[in-house]
Amino acid sequence: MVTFGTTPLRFSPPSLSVSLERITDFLSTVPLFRELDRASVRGFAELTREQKFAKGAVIVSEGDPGDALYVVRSGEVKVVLIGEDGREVILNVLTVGDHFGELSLIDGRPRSAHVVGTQASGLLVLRRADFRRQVEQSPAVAWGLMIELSRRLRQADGTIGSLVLLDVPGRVAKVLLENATPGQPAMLVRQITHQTMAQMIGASRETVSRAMAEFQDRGFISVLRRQVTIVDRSALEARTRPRL
Amino acid sequence: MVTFGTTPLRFSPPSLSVSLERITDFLSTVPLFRELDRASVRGFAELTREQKFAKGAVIVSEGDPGDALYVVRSGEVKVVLIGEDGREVILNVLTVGDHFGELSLIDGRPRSAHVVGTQASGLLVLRRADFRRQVEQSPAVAWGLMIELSRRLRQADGTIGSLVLLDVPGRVAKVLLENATPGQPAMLVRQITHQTMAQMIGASRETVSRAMAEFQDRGFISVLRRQVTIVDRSALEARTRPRL
DNA sequence: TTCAAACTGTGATCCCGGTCACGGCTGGCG
DNA sequence: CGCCAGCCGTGACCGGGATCACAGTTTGAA
Repeated sequence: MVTFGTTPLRFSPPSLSVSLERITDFLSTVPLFRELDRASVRGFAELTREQKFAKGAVIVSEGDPGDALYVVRSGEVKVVLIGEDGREVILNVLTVGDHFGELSLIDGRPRSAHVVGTQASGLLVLRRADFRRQVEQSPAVAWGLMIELSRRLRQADGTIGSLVLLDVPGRVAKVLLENATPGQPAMLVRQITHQTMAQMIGASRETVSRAMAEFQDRGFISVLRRQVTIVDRSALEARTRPRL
Repeated sequence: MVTFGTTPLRFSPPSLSVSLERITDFLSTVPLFRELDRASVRGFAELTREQKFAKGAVIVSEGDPGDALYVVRSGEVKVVLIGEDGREVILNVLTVGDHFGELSLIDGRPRSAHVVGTQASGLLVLRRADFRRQVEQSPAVAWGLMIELSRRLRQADGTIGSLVLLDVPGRVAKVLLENATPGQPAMLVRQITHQTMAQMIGASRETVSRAMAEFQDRGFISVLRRQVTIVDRSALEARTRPRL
């Protein structure tokens, strides 16, 4: 992004080093590497290769031995659990700058979930040994990793709380708020289908539809061509608290 | 434990150093510190003070600024979320050797849950600055911490999956298996009240009672004086899988 | 533009599990 | 050794939400 304007100047070889600088620029924006100086980030970038996945492609499967870390460079993927009856639980939706796969690299255990592309995606892949070496040499990365794991743990615990304490409309309100851009009077969320929401909150598509309908005609949100706008943030927040 | 036999030999001062060695012995058994040599563990032990809490005491509260790590030395505590309506979700039950409070030390954010004693408990307390210095100086501790966070994240994701995919009897079967000592034909779990189980799996006490009753007269488990014995492990495991 | 595939809206039905209401057990403590 | 506080077991009831079944809407690809 930062060097985008300069790239056209090199009229010839779209060399590896150009791409390396781009990847370095990109990795610098990822929280995990934010504390690192440019040289170190470049060190990571060198160990990386980009892999493309089509929409719907299975990137990792639960139970696989995991030996790589992935950083989403473009597109979007979902982390899912799949029950024996085929039902899907979406644990997380990851977009550019997010990463996954570190758990298996840290503890050596098999992958704990599936990761599937929800769009065509480009992922930077970092192999176990390289990752491990870099983390051991760089306390900043180790620290960043712990911060990221903490964030996810808090989020997971919050999800458990919602599942137990909130009814479906409450959970819908919660994901809407979580996916909203900040700013009060009107604000947008990226498009999510009802089906996807349903799988994120452990509900049926129909019930989510009804909750969304209710929110619309109470004036909490408005929907235009699948774009949701939050009209009354505090009303949604109230719905997020049980028994009121 | 290891030096227990030697302690009586020192007939006089029950000095600080004796207690320090005991604490060091204890900390050596905690996975977090397992990779460390004895001197380093002693370094940690020195930074620690023991604090006693009564049954029911609130040890940390959600929203507090967190500035300490706790290691359970005796007793038992529970990590809980409390809804505005007063309902409780038990995220975790921690016994000797377990620790909590590291999230706030890592990311500096407020405590994400309450921790309450379920029995009178002795906790070793380690303050933020000391913790941070030790982690930064010792890659082994950093690594151990990441492994612990990974374990919890996997566990939390598994819980989310159960809440969505399994019915109440399925979830009951799952906690029974998780709290069982390994070994097939007959095996015990530490005592848990139905109420506690209910709060762990997001169900009502009555429904848990009924599930346990069902398991008993199908011969999956037997209960004698509140002690549960698992008779047919594979039957419970089957109940853990939806739609069979 | 047209058509198929993917979403969404809504009614009807059913059932899991929460809630209420008690009565019967323990077991720990005075 | 007797009592009271917590547990446990069970029945009755009923409501949130899953399921089933369609019809109407978008959308994107040809």
